[in-house]
Amino acid sequence: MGGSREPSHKTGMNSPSSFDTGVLVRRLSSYSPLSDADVAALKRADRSPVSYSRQDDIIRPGDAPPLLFIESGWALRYLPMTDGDQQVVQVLLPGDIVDRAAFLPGARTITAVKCATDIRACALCPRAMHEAVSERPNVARALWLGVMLDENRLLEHVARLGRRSSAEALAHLLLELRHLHKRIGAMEGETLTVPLAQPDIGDLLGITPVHVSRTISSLRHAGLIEMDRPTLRFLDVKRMSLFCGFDPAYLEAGPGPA
Amino acid sequence: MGGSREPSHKTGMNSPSSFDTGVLVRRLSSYSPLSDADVAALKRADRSPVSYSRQDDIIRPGDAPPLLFIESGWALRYLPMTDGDQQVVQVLLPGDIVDRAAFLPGARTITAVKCATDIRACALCPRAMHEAVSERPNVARALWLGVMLDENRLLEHVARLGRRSSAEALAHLLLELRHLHKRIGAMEGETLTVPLAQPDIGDLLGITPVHVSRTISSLRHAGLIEMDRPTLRFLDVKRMSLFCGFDPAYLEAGPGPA
DNA sequence: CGGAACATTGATGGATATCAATCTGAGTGG
DNA sequence: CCACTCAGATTGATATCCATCAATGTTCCG
Repeated sequence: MGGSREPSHKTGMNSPSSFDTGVLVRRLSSYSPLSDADVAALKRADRSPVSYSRQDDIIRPGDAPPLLFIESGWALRYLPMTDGDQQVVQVLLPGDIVDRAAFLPGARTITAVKCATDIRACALCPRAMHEAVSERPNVARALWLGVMLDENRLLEHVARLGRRSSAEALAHLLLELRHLHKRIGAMEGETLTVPLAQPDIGDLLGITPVHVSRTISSLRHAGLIEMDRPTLRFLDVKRMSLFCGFDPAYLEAGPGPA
Repeated sequence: MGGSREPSHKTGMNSPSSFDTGVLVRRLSSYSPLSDADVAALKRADRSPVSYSRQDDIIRPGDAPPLLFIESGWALRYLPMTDGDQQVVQVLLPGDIVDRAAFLPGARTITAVKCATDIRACALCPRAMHEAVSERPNVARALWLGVMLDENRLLEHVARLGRRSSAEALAHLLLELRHLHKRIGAMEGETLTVPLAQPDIGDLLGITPVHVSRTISSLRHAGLIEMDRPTLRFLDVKRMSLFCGFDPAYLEAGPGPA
């Protein structure tokens, strides 16, 4: 209730701006190759970074959201329900844009975003971004591809909630997180750091915290994972993928081979 | 399995192009006011309409989807699951774009779209649309607002599946459809034509056809609706909205009042 | 050292799936 | 025009999954 809304402290960051946009540029160029001029246009949108603490709300429903992307840490985008429950709709990872409604001047968001860890985020100048989009086709294409990939993740999330058991849904979610981190070299072997608490996972999968515990336990007993917060280790990715019908195609950027 | 994939017959439509884009132009200008020049730019993208029959697949996973919007009829966008089940992720109504992945040259879709009714769809020239987007800010804004509103609908769909009982989820879905049709004057009083079969609704809500029947029955007994396919009548919108926590804010285009 | 959020486990209840039977209406071919 | 077939709709009986209630243990933080 009495949640803190303000950034805990503005970091008087002395790290050069080139590092601050690094995460976003890396992400976008993984979607579409960017020229030096493209990168320069993005840099022009760069603003000073802001820090948030675990459990802070970055935005709330009804806000005109700021144009922010995550630099480091995990955040959860969710819909608060009238009965106090929450339904998480997106896990925000470094490089993710907090809420794209920020691209529309005057638009309001219907979601809230809270920090699952301490967060460093980076603001972007809307005007400079609009310039970059309209004058730099590569940037526009990369951003649009990002929209499509996020939509794909959301669609698979719908399928998890609607058509999978809790064990399948959890396995599928974890494999998605694994795939995303593998791609950017953010895993040590088959070990991944997942800072989510079990109630967070419950809000993601639409189940109770108690049942999250039982579901993790069942995957553990099936020999698929080891999980000791915050460390997650995959023991048999192939069998796990088969178990829940995970196919990473929906996370891939490029046009198909055909 | 031997589903028909091809349009049943190309309509050698003699209706003027001005009518064919009517649905899309009306939709977009409800998002952002369009000047005559904006409308003219959209007309330049217009192609000949295509008809599909009920149960036809318009696209399938892995396709490079065509740039199409629905002119008349209802279609369902869904993810086919490995076990043969389907999870519907979007109800496509007149004015909806079938799959926005079509805006990205070479992109593949992960969804399928099948016709719930006979459909008239209208193709758009990608090049002309890109021109319209890059040269006409009103068009770009309207299209982007459409993206945001569709995302909002998808987010609420996630919340329906994750955090609502089947009766609440069904009530919420029906109220969403009611709201969308009210706005465009497509209802007679509180009566709406819903061409979906109960198995379709099951694929939407992630429940079995048998349970759809029981759920409809419970809303009927609660005095909330009458439903006799394809006719749906709302008996007590206020109580129904309260029952399922429906708030149409997520369907509204404009910036909030504040 | 005390408290609060998190995690685990057991017992029980409720919601939805599954299996099965029947009924209706619409399209189809004779 | 009628018989047939099939998809859809309804209802009942039973099984499964997950929620709820409750107790306990644990970790972390003030």
